[in-house]
Amino acid sequence: MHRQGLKLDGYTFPCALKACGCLGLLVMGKQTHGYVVKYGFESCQFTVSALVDMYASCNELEEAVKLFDQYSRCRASGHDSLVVWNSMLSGYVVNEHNIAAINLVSQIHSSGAHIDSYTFSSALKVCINLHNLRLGLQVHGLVVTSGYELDYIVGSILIDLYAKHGNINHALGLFHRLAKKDIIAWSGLIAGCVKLGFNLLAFLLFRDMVNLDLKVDQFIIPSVLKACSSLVGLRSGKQVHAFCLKKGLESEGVTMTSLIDMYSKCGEIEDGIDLFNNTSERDFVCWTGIIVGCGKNGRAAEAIRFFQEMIQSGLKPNEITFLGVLSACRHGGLVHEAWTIFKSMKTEHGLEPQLEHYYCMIDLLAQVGCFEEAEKLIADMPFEPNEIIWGSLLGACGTHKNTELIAFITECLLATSPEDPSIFVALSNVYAAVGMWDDSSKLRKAIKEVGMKEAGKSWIEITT
DNA sequence: TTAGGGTTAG
Repeated sequence: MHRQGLKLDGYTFPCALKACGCLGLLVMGKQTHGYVVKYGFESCQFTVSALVDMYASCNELEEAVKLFDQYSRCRASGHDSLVVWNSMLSGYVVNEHNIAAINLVSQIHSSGAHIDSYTFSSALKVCINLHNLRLGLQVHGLVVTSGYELDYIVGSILIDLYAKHGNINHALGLFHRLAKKDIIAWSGLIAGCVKLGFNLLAFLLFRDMVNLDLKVDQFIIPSVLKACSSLVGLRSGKQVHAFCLKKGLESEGVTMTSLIDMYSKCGEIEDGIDLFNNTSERDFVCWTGIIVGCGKNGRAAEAIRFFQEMIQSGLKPNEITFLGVLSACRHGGLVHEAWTIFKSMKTEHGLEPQLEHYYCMIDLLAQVGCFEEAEKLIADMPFEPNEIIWGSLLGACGTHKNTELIAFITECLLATSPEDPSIFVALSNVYAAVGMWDDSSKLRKAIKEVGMKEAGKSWIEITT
């Protein structure tokens, strides 16, 4: 348009800037900014809004804030500013400057300006990012009084807020009241159900979507597969896999990772490995998934091999990758390999082992009877040992008939969790294992005083 | 002109 000599105006610039922002074309965005100045559109609210949005989308938040401040100084009143405010707000949110975003919302609110659905959307997103349900409830109150509760986007974010904070009834209630339920509202609800452990409900919602012939995209599949894994529902998982193949959704990297995870959690590790070997798009999450999967399925050596291949391929393992491979060593009794990997965490990868990594090592050492090494590691670790660590040592005392440590561990356990009935059960079992029947029966009596431990439960696949 | 969703652990 420019080359052909057409006049660029207040409609052209926002569109061009939006394209730059979406594609992350900062240089072209800056060139367009130059034309905006040249043609005198710097104070046009739509153009400024698009400029703020473009800079924020290109990770140049400072530049966006500069433009926003410039615009705000020239416009003392809030009149004609909401679009610019909303762009700035969204910029803060996508760049995770949550506190700045909250301050801006409060500034908009106290200015008395009309707040629209865009402002509410960003405000609610900030509450989700900050895990602040209390603030979310306050914003929800304002949303209701302003009449935006059933706006299809604001409504979706509210569903997300409630689903992510444990109130599935609020999320479901709102979902049913929405007149327009688009794909993101469905996806937010399904993801929320999975997060809260309502896995069967999540799967049934997905089935409703398919039966209603609604479009399902690549964002929904990982949640549905996670529901299948949690239900150990191989049949359902396979149905979802077939659905992905039919709809062409299996090529997405995240979908692949979820499929591999589903097969490995349902015990079909061979299928998981086959999928992994045939995937070209493997990020560190995908590698971690196969390492964890092998470990869970008793394939410790393969987990280590995948771990080494991952590093050779130039990808950086994170804390979860290490936990996966150490956990594999733990289940496989591979002490030497575990030590090498554990030590390399800090020395070669700059990662500080967390309590869970120490737990893997301590549990492994105790299981193979290396009590001295395990105790030394507990003494050396920069965390206070918790009941899980003491419990693992205690279990190993039973296995190896090590009566020396039991009294000391009992003291530590009763100091950390004096009212946990499962600890009394564990202690009583260890006493029984080493033949200390009197102590065992004393503890059985004590269990009745503390309160009975809730019985364990098993799960089988439900076919519907 | 400005707004929303997914994967790996314990």
